[in-house]
Amino acid sequence: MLQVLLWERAKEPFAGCWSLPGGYLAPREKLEESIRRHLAAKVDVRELSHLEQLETLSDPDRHPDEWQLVTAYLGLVPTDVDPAVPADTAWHALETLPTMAFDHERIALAGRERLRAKLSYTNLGFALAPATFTMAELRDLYAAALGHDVSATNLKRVLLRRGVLEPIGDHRPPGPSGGRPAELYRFRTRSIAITDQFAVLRPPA
Amino acid sequence: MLQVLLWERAKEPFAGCWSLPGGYLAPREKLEESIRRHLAAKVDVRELSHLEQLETLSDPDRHPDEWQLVTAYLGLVPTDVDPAVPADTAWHALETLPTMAFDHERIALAGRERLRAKLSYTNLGFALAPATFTMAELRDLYAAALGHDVSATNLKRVLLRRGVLEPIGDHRPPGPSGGRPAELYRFRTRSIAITDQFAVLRPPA
DNA sequence: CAGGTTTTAGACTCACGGTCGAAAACTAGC
DNA sequence: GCTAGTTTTCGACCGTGAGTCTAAAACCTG
Repeated sequence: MLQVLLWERAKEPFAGCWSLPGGYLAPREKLEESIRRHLAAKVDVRELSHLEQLETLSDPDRHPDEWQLVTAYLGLVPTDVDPAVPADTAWHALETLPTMAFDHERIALAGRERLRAKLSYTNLGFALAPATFTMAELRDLYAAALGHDVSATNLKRVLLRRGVLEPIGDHRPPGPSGGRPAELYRFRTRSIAITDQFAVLRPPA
Repeated sequence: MLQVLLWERAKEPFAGCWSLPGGYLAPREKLEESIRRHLAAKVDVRELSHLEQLETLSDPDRHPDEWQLVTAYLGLVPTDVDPAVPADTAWHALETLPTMAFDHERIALAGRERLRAKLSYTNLGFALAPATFTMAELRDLYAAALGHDVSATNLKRVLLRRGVLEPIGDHRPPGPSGGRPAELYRFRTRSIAITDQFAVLRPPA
């Protein structure tokens, strides 16, 4: 299940509504640094497994009081990290978002769409997966992110063929209900890499 | 041949270097409006066939004097428009860019990459093509944008299968060297539409 | 050892696009 | 008007990659 970190606004505007983490840019500060700074001030997130820019919004009506520019980012952490969060902050399932401040719901959904698209043609799964995992775990992770069932057979073949995944050589013993031991895998590289094969109208051989 | 509109800077910094069109954002102005405003002030571009945001850059070192944020956009016009440009402004081939100011060369090349990628999985060709065209013309256009030869046979089959193109029903008489008359086509819609078929790990049937 | 469970592997099929060659439709020159 | 050359169009072939299904493998429990 995909979750997004939100904090509940105490002050107007949008008091009581939920907001994406963020804050103002300091002078001469880079956008990515600002993101990490504001995030670290809120929660104990050692580091994001992936961070990419979504879009800069400039609509003067997106804030009721003042005209402000916002650059939205998509930040990901693996499923196995669960940082401590303050009282006004919580993880929310992306399927059941609460009433959100400003245009933050649109931004959150845009982030999900970006994630879904990039799962198809990049190795972005690394940003959600723990260091090692079984194909069943990865299948569930992809299913949650994509919003539909995923075939473990197909997932394995696709990601192995692309050289995205590699077997660790070890196995995980089955659970109490039995079953064949599951082979353990890892992502070959844990930084973004696109799969070129998707270009249609390829250069001639 | 892909071309980009540049103007030559008269003042420091980067006097004599070439720069992408643009300018400062007015208060309460939307980014897209600002783009169109600054562009209209320079050249007689009635309207862009496509305009999309690339990235917002915040590196404090990208401008020698002051820290400024820049949001880069990709704007496209069809091949058959050739607006009048002032003396300090000219079209430059993307393959032979002159010495450019700031990080504008990186931005221009990023725009080209975005265009190339989207030609593969969207109908973005509409933004470069005239209202009607032959397959040979469209093949040359795609070849120029993609940087490699394109098969007219394949191009036609792919774009027709996706429902991106439709025949106009008319023909263009051959040139002085003869040849079969070419069928005329047009894009079914002249606004961006992605081809969903590219999602790998599709939902089960 | 039998039955249940989970994972893995192989085979089948289909859709899409890259390639090639031939046919169609025209111009120009003899 | 006939032939040669040119450009466009059409059809056929084929390889690849992915979706699907079924069986086999490897484990648990009783």
